[in-house]
Amino acid sequence: MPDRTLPSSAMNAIGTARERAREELVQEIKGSARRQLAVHGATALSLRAVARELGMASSAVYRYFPSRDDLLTALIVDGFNALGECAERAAAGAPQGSTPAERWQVTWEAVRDWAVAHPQEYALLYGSPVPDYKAPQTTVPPAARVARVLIGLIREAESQGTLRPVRRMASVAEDASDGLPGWAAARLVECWTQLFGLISFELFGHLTNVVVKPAEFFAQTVRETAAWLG
Amino acid sequence: MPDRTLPSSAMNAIGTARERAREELVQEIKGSARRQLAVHGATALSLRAVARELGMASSAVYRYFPSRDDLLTALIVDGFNALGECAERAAAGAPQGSTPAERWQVTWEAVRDWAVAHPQEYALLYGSPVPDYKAPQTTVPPAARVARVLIGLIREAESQGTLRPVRRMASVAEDASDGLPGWAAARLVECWTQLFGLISFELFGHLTNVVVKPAEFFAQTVRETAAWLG
DNA sequence: TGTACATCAGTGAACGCGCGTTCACTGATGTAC
DNA sequence: TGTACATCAGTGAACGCGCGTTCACTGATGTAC
Repeated sequence: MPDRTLPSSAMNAIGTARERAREELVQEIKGSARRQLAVHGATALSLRAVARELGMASSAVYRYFPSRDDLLTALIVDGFNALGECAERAAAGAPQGSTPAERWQVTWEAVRDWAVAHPQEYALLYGSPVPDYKAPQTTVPPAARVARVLIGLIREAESQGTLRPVRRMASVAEDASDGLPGWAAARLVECWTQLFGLISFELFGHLTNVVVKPAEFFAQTVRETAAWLG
Repeated sequence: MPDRTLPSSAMNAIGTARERAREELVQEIKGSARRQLAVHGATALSLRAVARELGMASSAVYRYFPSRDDLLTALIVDGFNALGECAERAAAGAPQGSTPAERWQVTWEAVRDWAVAHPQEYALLYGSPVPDYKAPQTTVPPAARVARVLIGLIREAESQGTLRPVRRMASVAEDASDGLPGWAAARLVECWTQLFGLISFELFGHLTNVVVKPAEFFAQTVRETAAWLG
């Protein structure tokens, strides 16, 4: 992106002042939208309120996002990317020589930390669907990043010969299992729903007055789900 | 309720015509609201739209529900009760001589069936919270019905001596565990989040193109979670 | 059984608000020669 | 380097819509004597 063909006037390798200003405003708009999300939830996200916060006419936002839904999509993509990057960094940043099981734990802790820090963004990604909004295909690759990290860890365990097989029928789609044995893909989905289920229920308030120390409860559950990696 | 003190005129043991008409309209309003819920989601629930469907002035609805939030609360309470009754009937209706593990499976299947049949109502109960709505304490006892059924089954297994202990720290609140040993309560919460997590992810579309046959996947997961009951 | 009064159901208009989106426009920034 | 033109950013008014809630009201149903 920095090495694009320069215009004859060649002002700036990063782009014209206009382009930079544009990029800045896109970020400001998304930032304001995220702040609103955090207060009133995804359904209440309003272009007018964003414009108001930024001190501009509501119609000006349309220079940057052609519709409310496109802004929503951008937030979703950003969210999945942020969470995905979080997971990738955690898995890669685990101490040298860590076992896949240990990396699995670190990764999940990172996922939960991100979710707890950004509850409304998390709800946007993993909560009940926003009415009358259909996520475009663009959101699929970012959404798969966390899963890819976990699949990588399972593969690692497999190649190290520590993976313990589980009785599990292969009921996961081929393209989603990404070369994993069917039983392993199924087991991953099981862990996935268990741990994301736990995070969701905690954040959505369905475990209030039930689980006393959610962080510890989560940590122990993660430890149990890590056992099959060896 | 049928044996209330009759008025001197004593028209009807069920109540006056007014009372019956009132009860009917309350049901019609909730029915219409549920239908709207099913189409546009919980956040879009609108008193005006309900009134429109019933062919009455929007202000008339206020004779029956003092505000939109009260209508929402009524729907939530109804939902929890419907699901709870479903679970209770399933557990009680299992073939004579069934083991607790078998009853556990039947119960969870009933829960999923209800959820699949009423996805938006399910989202209202177990989805991301509705922005700017606080559920009153009234919703707590109905919400606990399913859990009580499951706790009953665990107790049964315990008294029959088939319950297999699990290494699990006791991190569940005393009042919620209802006399169960700490490790058992924790294990229940684990199963709870796993299975409700699976149902939620399926209904919210987070497993599209991943799990091929959700019903079978759920059934197998239930079977696994039933193992500790013996 | 009939009458006077109180209670309740339902209407229709209004208040005040917010929303997404469009459109014709002014003024600034960039481009080609 | 300077000028003419095209592109883009941002404005402000408007359209058409929907919402929750209140209020003064008419008319029907129930109650007490």
